[in-house]
Amino acid sequence: MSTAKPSSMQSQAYEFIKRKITMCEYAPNELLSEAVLQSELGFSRTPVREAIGRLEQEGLLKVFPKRGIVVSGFTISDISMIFEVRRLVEPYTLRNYGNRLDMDKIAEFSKIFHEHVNAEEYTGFYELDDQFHSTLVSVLPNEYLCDLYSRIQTQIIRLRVMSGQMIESRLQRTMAEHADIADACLEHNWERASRAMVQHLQFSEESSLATLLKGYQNASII
Amino acid sequence: MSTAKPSSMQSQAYEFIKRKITMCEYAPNELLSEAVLQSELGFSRTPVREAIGRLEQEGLLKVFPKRGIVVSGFTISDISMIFEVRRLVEPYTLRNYGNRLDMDKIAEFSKIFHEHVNAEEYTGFYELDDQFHSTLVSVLPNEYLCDLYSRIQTQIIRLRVMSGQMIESRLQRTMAEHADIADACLEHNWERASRAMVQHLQFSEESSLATLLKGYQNASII
DNA sequence: TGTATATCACTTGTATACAAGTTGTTCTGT
DNA sequence: ACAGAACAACTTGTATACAAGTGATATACA
Repeated sequence: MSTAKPSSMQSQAYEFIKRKITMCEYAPNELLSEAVLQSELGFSRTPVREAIGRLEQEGLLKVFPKRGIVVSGFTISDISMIFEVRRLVEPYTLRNYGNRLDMDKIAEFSKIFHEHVNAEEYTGFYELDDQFHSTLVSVLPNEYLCDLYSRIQTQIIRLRVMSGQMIESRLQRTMAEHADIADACLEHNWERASRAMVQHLQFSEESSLATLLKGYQNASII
Repeated sequence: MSTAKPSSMQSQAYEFIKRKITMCEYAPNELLSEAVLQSELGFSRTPVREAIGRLEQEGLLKVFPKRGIVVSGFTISDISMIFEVRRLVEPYTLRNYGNRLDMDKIAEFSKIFHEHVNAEEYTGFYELDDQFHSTLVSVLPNEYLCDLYSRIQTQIIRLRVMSGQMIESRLQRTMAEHADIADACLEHNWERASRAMVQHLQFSEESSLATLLKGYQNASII
């Protein structure tokens, strides 16, 4: 997925800043400036500016002419938009392109999910979650939808990092729902897989929303 | 939809180049360079380069480092990707947000469509087509999907301009299908509207593909 | 004639100088 | 103490100079 020209300073700057935003090291609504980013990277303005331009277009930065740059914030409406896209794209992928999935990989996922449906904790749970959904969507042979989904993926990570640690009940339920989806895939029952995915995303959205609201107590998230 | 800061030279350059690409004045696969674009605009490199960067990210240009810039071409696979997105987004919009539609506007559209189901010609047909679909999608309250659709819209126009004039049979059939969709909306029968849209897009894709293949006789479209 | 090499015209990548807008502060006058 | 203007420190926008890669062409040589 990633283009193989990390050599240019522009690309380096882009990856660097994007990573910092994704990991909330540049927090939502944080005020930045070209100067800050330049000094962190040691590059001159040109490549940094071009990276900023790309990130602005992706919606991760907002440039206010002659005023400054801010990291895009999150609102409740953002969350529902993100999950709306997921509910649209992920079940669609399963229903229409599920047969392209690497069943060995899905079987491995299934094994892990079943082994941890009653687990109290699982280090690297989020990475597992990401990898599972990414694996499913990766069979989508549509550049436009893949671009869209990768934008969404960045936001998902940001959202998660913001909202901090998860609640245990979510771990078990997510494992169970993932297992359900994976098993439906193994049966080549794409209809069932798709429905299970819709339900999983529904729960996931509610959980995200609740966690975020609890953590931030209505502050600046509205 | 369009941001209201056309003042900056960067934005002007972006709009200018994008328009030329959309209207195929810069044809698919045409070789460009920063120098060409600079001299056409009279601006210096910086704003033009930033515009180029944005257009590259949108997929309308491809920059080959130290070699040049080419206008993105069209392949058959592009067409199917474009219509896949449309089949995903447009029916979804009707089914879920149809009730937000301005029914007066839809009624006007319906009137026009019915009046021309047997017409031999209709000047401004394409604009009408665009406006109808745009009107429907405009009620979608999701920034990500709107961005995606606007990318698609650019491609739709490019595709049409490339393939030149349409065949008459398409005019009448399209009018009829549009009328069907509009009428379903007027009845608030979103399920029917959605199904009619799927069918319309199916036909539209086949027609686009046929027209394009006929016009270009398999040249560089593969 | 054929082949390897040097060169040159062209491309984009990067650094930097300068222009111009915005905001907060400071100073002045009442 | 307060109001208002001048100013200073910041911001991004634009222009331009220079670096460096690429490919075609010409040239030297066998």
